[in-house]
Amino acid sequence: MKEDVQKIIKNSLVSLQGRWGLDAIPEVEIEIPRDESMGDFATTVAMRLAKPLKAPPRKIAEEIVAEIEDLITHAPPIEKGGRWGFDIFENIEIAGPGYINFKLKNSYFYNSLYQLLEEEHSSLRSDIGKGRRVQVEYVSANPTGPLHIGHGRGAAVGSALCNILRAAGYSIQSEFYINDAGLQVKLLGRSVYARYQQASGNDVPFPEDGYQGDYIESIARDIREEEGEKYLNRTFEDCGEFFTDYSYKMMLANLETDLKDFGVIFDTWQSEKELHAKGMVQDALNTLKDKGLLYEKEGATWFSSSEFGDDKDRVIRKQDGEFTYFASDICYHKNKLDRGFDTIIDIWGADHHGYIPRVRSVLEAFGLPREKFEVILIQMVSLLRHGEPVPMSKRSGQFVTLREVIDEVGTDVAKFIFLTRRADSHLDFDIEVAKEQSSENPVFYVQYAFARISSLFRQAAEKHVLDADVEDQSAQRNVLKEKIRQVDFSLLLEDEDFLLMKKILLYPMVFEGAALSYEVNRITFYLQELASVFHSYYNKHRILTEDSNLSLARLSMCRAVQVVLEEGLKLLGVSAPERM
RNA sequence: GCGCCCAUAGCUCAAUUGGAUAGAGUGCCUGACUACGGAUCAGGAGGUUGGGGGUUCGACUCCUCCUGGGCGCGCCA
Repeated sequence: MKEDVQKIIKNSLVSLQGRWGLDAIPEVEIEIPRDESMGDFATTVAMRLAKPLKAPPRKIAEEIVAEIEDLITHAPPIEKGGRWGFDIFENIEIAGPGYINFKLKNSYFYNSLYQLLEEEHSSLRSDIGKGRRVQVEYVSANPTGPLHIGHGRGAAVGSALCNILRAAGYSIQSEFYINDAGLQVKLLGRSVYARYQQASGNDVPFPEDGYQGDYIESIARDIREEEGEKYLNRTFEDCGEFFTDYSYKMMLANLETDLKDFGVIFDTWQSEKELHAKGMVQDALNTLKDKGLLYEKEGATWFSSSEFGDDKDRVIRKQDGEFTYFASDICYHKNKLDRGFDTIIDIWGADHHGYIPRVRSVLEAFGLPREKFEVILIQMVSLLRHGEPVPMSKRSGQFVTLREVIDEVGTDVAKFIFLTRRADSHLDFDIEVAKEQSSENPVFYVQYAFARISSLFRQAAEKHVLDADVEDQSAQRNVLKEKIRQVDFSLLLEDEDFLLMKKILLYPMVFEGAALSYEVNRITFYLQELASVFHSYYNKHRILTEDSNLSLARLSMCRAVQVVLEEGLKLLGVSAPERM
C-alpha cells in the first residue's frame, strides 16, 4: 500500500529532478496523518526539498502535485493481472507548511483487500531481507541453574525477533551459546559433589558461593540413584569432572525443556568447551597476534581493544596461564564471522551492557563493519506479587523460575506481556495481576477477536451463507475463498468499513517497521489496535444479515482480520485459538 | 569519579525514528443487545512529555547542562 504511493511520488520526483537541476532526490518518507480528514497518506518531501532548492515548500509541493497529476493522465493503462497502476488517488491536496496529503480511491482499498484474501499469509510477508544471513544469539544462560523470568523475557523477544526477520526475508540462524567451560560450571559440579557427600554422611564443606537451590540436591540424589556410593569419600580433584559434566548436562537438558515448553526452539547450540577442545580459541588468538593486536604485560596477555574504541585493553590470558572468559568470547564471535553471517545480533541482559565495546572491538578487529553488529539489551524484570516485590537472588537460590511462571500464568500471557514493552525499558511483572485479571488481559482481547471471527464462520455455515460443515473451520474458509472473486466489496461503504480495511492493510507497514528497527513490540501494539477496531465494528454492524451479498462482503473482511491476527500472533509465538 | 540505559495521564506502557491537535490499556465516573460469543462496545474526567538552555519551517524524539532512578566499571563469569 505504502509502496504504491511511494513509487508514484518517486516517479514524479525523477521527472522533476532534471528541471530542478538536483543532484539527488531525497528519500520519500510516507506517513499516515493523525487526523483522518487529512487523507490516507502524507509526504513531507516538499519540506525536505525546501532547503536544497531554496524555494518555499508549498510552491515545491505544487510542482510535485502537478507532476503527479500529469503522470496519472499519461499513465500506462492498468497492468495485466489486476494490479492497479497510477490512478489510485481520489484526491491530492497541499496542507500546512508543505504536506502533500493523498486520499485513496475506495476501489483501491477493495482491490487491496481482495489481494490479501487471495494470497493470504504470503501477502503479509516481505523480502526486505533478500536472503541475507543473520545470526541471532539469545538467552545463552549459564547451565548452572533453572531459567528465571528475566531469561523468559529474553527468550520471548529473541524468538519473536527471529520469526519477524524470517518473515521479512532474512535467512536466520538462532543460537544458544553454552558456557560450559568456565569456573561457573565447575562450581556447580562442586556444589553437587558436596551435597552428594553430605547425603551419605560425609561432612565435606559446601563451597563458598556455591549454588544453593533445591535442584542441587535433586541432582545429587539422581547421581546416588544411578551410581550408588561409588564416589563416596573420593576427593573432588579425583572425581570432580564426573560431577561437573553430569550436573551441567542435566541443567542443560532442563533449560532446553523449559524453553521448548515456552515455545522457544533454537537452530543451533554452540558449546564453549568445544571451541577450546578444537583448538579454535588458540587459533583465534593467533590470528589477533598476527595482526599485532596482542601483547604481554605483567605476565598476562592483553588484547588492544582500545584501538577499536574500547575504554581500555582487556586481558585474555591471566598470569596463572588460564584464559579469561573474554578469550572464548573472542573465539566465539570470530567463529560467527567465519560462518559467513552478514549481520550478527546478540541479545543480552542489560547488566552486560559494559561488554558491548569490547565485543564490538573483536568483531571490528576481524573485519566486520560497525553497523553489522547489533546488541539488543533486555532490561531487568522486577517480579511482583500483589504489588509487592519478590526478592530474587541467584546465589541464595531464591527466585521465581520461568517454569513457575509458565505453570502459573501460561505462556501466551507471559509472552504477550514481555512483548508489549520495548526491550530496553524496565518491566514490572506482577504475577498475580497477570493471573487474576486474566479475563482483561490484553492477550485475551486479541485472541478473543480471532475466536469471535471463528464463531462467525460457524454461524455462517449454520445459516448456509457458507455451505460447509459447522465444525470444520478450514472447510468454511475454503468455501469463502472459492467465492472470493464474486464478492462485491463495494458494499462495504460505512465509515467503519473503511476504518477496519485501513487498519488491516496497515499491517505490512507495521511489520516492516518492526523488522527494520528490531522492535517486536510494534507488532503487539498493532494487534491490539486491530482487535479494537474489529470489536468496535462488530458491536456496531451486523456481519451476517438478511442480505447474503453484504454478509459475504463483511465476512470476507472479517476473514482478512483473522488472517492478519493469525500472522501477527504467530510471529509473537502466541496461539490463535478458534474457541476460548 | 567515569560510562551506558531509562524518566510521557494515578498505575503499566505507546507514539509511524524529526512531522500536523502526544495516544492505548488499567483504575475512577456514566451508559449499551429479546439477533452473529458481554473475555465486547459507547462516552467522560485525567498532561507544562522530570527541569533549564540550544539546533530549525517543526522536538517526546537530536545536542548540552542539571535533577532523580537502574546497571556496569576485576587477570570474575
